[in-house]
Amino acid sequence: MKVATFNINGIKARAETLKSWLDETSPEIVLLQEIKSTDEAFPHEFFDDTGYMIRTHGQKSYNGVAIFSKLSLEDVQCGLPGNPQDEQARWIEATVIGRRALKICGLYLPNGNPAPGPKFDYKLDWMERMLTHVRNLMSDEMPLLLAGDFNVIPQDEDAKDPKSWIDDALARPETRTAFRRILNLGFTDAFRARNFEPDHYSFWDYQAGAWQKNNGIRIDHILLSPQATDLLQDCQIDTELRGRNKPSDHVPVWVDLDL
DNA sequence: ATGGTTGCCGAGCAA
Repeated sequence: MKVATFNINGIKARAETLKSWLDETSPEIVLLQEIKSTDEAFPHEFFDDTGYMIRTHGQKSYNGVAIFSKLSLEDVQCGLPGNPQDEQARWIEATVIGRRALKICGLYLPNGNPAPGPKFDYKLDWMERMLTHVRNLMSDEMPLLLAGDFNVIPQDEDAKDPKSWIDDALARPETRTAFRRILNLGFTDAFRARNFEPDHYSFWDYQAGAWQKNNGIRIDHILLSPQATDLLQDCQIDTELRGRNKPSDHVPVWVDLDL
């Protein structure tokens, strides 16, 4: 069973791209980020013939996450717990009913730039809330998958030019420490469990010919709990999509789970 | 090199 994450950077601009990719790769589950649409404005009808159940947690113009699923979803929850004042649409979770149940969480972690500053504080606070919530989910025996745009460059080998990211909110020590604290609950970075070579990225800036120079960073991740890691067959990045017409600045990352 | 590009939506922010 394929489960993918894809920062689509605007569902209205990328609906055609998404449909083609769904048709080509047939993932059972896709977790989308940056739909940049309200729930009402999401182009549901465009995907009517694809056979996916769609659940969105949208917001006007910014952020917004969604789940596409060929399997039935239960207990869909929107919003990261821990701060009722937080209006940003960055978290959606659900239980997938396959041969066994799997808990999936789709997340769009705050960028946090410029750092230091209030946006960086929000990022670190959000990661603290995520740690608490995920710790609670872990206490369940169900296999658990966290996937999305983490806006975290875990290590220097996850960037073509690590020096240029030293002071950036995506790579600062506080960010990496907070990410490691989540990993240390017992998660496996699925991509690094299956791929050991350098130079694999999931995001290339639109500016300054970053794609042409392969000046990328790996910030879209799939983390698996121990029970989910036992099911891991493969993890790949669909790098090729970045070279197509009107691409998102991110590409999909997917796992194949024996579920 | 403090630029460069894109999406949202209709100006300027966020990335």
